[in-house]
Amino acid sequence: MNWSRNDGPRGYHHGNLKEALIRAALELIAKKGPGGFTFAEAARFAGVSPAAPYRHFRDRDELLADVARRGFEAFAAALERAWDGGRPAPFAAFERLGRAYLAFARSEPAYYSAMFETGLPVEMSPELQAAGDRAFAVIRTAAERLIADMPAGRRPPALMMALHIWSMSHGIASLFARGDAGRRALPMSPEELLEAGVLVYLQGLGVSAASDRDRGK
Amino acid sequence: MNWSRNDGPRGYHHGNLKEALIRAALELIAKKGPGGFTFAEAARFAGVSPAAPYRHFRDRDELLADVARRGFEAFAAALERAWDGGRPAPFAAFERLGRAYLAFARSEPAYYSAMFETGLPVEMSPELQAAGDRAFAVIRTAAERLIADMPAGRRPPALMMALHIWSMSHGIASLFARGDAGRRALPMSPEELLEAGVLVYLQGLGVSAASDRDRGK
DNA sequence: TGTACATCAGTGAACGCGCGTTCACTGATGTAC
DNA sequence: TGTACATCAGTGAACGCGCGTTCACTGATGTAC
Repeated sequence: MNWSRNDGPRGYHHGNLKEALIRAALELIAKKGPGGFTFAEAARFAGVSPAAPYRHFRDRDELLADVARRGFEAFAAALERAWDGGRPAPFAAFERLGRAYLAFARSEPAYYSAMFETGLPVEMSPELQAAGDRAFAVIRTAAERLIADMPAGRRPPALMMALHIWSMSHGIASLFARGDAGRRALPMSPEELLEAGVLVYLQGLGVSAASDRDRGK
Repeated sequence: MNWSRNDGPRGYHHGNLKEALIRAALELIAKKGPGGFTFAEAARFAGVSPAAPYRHFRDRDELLADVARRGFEAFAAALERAWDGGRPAPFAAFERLGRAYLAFARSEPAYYSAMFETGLPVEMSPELQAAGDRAFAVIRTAAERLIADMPAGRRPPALMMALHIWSMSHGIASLFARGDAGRRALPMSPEELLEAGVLVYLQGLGVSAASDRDRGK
């Protein structure tokens, strides 16, 4: 298999051009931002003529949407892995989830850009939308689990919780965990900032680490 | 004064080209995102030859940085107006501050883009950095004021508070209050979401509306 | 008040460049028999 | 096992386009005397 032009000579057929183009897109996005990526350059990067990509993607946007979809899928998988069904205890697992969010934004900035900064409408393709929904569903499910043991009267709406957590995570990720314009010096790591924020927030809801301990964990 | 080509004939000199270019940049950014703005198009928009902008800006980035700086200045001013020195009571003023944050992101999407999504380093110019710092300082000052009356032992760090509030505001603004990729249907307005989030957060810190009432307001 | 001159702001033509897209084509691969 | 043929994936040349940038230039403005 040849993914890049550096792997030596190849025959007339590339063999895996679609994958190679996606990889090229990721590297170009990582290097120059979501705007700084062109169809032609991706082709060049894959060692192929500028007309070749049209065999696999209608245009630039279709390629970008595919990158974003894969990004959301990897993101959802990472979040699910971190949450791990709330084991061994929901509160601890929830914090793990927050750290996983930031870890993804940091280790996969190109995916993160494609997912949130290209300006592509989510409705562009059903697959893209579904992948995005699946990622959000992890956070929402975790929120539900976290408040499941609270008395019904004091139980906050899980959807709102999920939106708050997601917003703060996204805000911290884009302001501090990546090379963004508004970034400024932080007296702590983005991870610590998020963890503290989530802690305060949960405290405000009446959810606390004590709920893990009450459960005997 | 002529700001746009639609204001009828003008003489050899434009008279206010610098301002006209800034306005053109704002309209183009609003219409096509921070990437979809070119020097040439801005010139055309201002009704001037493509070489003319070089009299006022070294290049595209210098123009963008100037737009971002003006954006941060307008932003800081809007936040200060909303906070209004914490009158009549800090807790209420703090909520006003949050709403002002979102209001700015919604009513000035072009400025907001230039400020946070162009990928320009803040250090690019001292003026840009200073303007950004001034905007952040408003939030920080407000946080300080809000916790000033708490017993010293239970007083949370104001810087951290400001960072949390800012992050959540920015997260909500970019996820839900603008045409972004990750946007999804909300069962409430972004303003309500933020207000609820800030409320829960402050509750978690032990700051509450009661503190306004205690002060007899 | 007038005039000469320096300075400034915008012109317009030109350049090289990379992009997106199309086209008829060709080499490779897979399959029916 | 071999052969004929359809399908597929990539070629390479070409096109029109808009961009960024430079250049010698020129019209307008301001100022010294």
